[in-house]
Amino acid sequence: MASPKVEQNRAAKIAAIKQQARTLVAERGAASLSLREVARVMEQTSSALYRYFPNRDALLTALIVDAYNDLGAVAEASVAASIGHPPLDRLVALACAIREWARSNVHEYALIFGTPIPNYVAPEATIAPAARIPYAFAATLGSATPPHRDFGPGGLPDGTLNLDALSVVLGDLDPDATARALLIWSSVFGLLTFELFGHFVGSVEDAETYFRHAVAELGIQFGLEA
Amino acid sequence: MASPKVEQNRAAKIAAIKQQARTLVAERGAASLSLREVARVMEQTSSALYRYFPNRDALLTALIVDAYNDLGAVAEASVAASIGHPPLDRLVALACAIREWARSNVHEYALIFGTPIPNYVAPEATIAPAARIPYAFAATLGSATPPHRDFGPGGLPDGTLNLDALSVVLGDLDPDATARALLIWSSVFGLLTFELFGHFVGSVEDAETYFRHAVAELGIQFGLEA
DNA sequence: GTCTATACACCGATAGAC
DNA sequence: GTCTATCGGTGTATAGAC
Repeated sequence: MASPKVEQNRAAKIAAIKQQARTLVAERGAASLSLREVARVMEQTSSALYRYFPNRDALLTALIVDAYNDLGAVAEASVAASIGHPPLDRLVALACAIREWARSNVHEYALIFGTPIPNYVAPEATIAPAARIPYAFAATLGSATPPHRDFGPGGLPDGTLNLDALSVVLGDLDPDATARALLIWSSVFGLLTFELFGHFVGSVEDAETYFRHAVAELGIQFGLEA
Repeated sequence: MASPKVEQNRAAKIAAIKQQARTLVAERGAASLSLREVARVMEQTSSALYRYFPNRDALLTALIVDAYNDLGAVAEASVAASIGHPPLDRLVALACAIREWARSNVHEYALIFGTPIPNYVAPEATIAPAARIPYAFAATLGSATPPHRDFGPGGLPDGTLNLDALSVVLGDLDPDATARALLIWSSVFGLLTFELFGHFVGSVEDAETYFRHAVAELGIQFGLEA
């Protein structure tokens, strides 16, 4: 039975390790994160860190879960702050909040939405935090009452989406609205990733203005009202 | 002055090295590509390969250029094959062609559209091949005559996009159509990346059906006619 | 809980012999 | 054009002393 004091020190140490690791991920990317380097920066031996994280992947998982929760909190705060506003404004505000977080935390963004890290498999523990972001989109879109339209030509066939699983994450939207929420989230993600990963360099001069208009355009096209 | 024969052997060898490198990228990811490992697989010494690629990044650049050209050729073939078809069908066909290539070449896809590789900067030589894909989208969308509408609330302010640069890549679309082409391409990219990188696991059961409907939905919303 | 020491593997890149 | 040998670094992970 460890004393509360001991537990507290341990938690503080774990937090310090994660913070250093975050800095290193920001400097050199997630793929090359190493316990040794963290230890070096902290002026300790690598073997000492094995007391806190059993291996490199565990440290990576901790960073990933933190990133999802960080972004999830930002998204939820935006949704909460925009209650009562027009649906289109809410969508744009949410997307911009996500964009601001992503721009301030490019490497954390890449950690969770970029190329999967080779030889790393995300454990179950990452699923719930990951769901907070699409849930925020659904909360926003669910507040709107767009005219119901089929999703795509002829509507989406039954079984295309796992509505049981999605209803847990997105709440009780109808199937077409669920399909739309997924599309909008992935479109926002596409815009953001192109911007952050440099595919708009030379083409888009004012990324924020383009982003705001593009997201609004998506919202309008999908029936949200200003 | 090297003889044609010698030049030919050299080209064949370079092709062989790239092929082995591609296999390794597929197995372990681009970040950890190493000349040494390529040499090992080819049962040679690493120093021998330095005769063909001055360093690791040059090999990486060659793979990236090849990937862009590969995908670009697929996109252009789709566009050429759909001449005369309804604009919406052309867009869906193009997106599906890109998706098929991406699913068959996940690691090449990640190489060009995934997280930037740490400590690697893409040289100028990658720009032109990269432009082939957005150009294919523009060619498809340019064949349509959607009713002109402002892009986003109030229209896009002057200077948001670099229209001079984009007109070279996208041809002579009007500014709003250019903004739309960029949005559609980045949305398609977002859908594809979520699918390929595992963010749809558990939610989307039939990824192809969802993709087709989502792309069509985008096309319809943006005024393409079936 | 942290240290030293260690085993074992990997990498980029170059010099100089053949 | 390929080799051997080498320099100078990187990493994971463990055993055992303190």
